[in-house]
Amino acid sequence: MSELYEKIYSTIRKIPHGKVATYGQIARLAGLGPHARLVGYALHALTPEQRVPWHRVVGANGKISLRGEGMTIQRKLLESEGVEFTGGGKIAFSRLRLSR
DNA sequence: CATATGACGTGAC
DNA sequence: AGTCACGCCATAT
Repeated sequence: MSELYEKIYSTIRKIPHGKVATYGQIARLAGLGPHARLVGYALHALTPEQRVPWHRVVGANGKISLRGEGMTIQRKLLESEGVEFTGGGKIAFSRLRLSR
């Protein structure tokens, strides 16, 4: 596993239960600058063995980046942690987002 | 080696 | 509120 992915994964593992962070946030916290896309790619290549709370990572607009089933699964996982969604399928960032 | 493709972000329209 | 274009860059083919 590349250093890059390890760094991204370890950063995501720091997200507290019940909170969420954006891809961009993870990129910055991991010291990757504005390259949010790398975070997305790292998660795409993620395997269950990595034990990473991938569901706590959402888009900057408060929406889930997955389509179809993936979206449903992630949403369920988040709701089970107490994360609320608005009618538009967006996350109520106000107090759930990882602090700056 | 050359293209294409994305679990992104931002800005234009 | 959608859609589109673009920069970005690791992987896939």
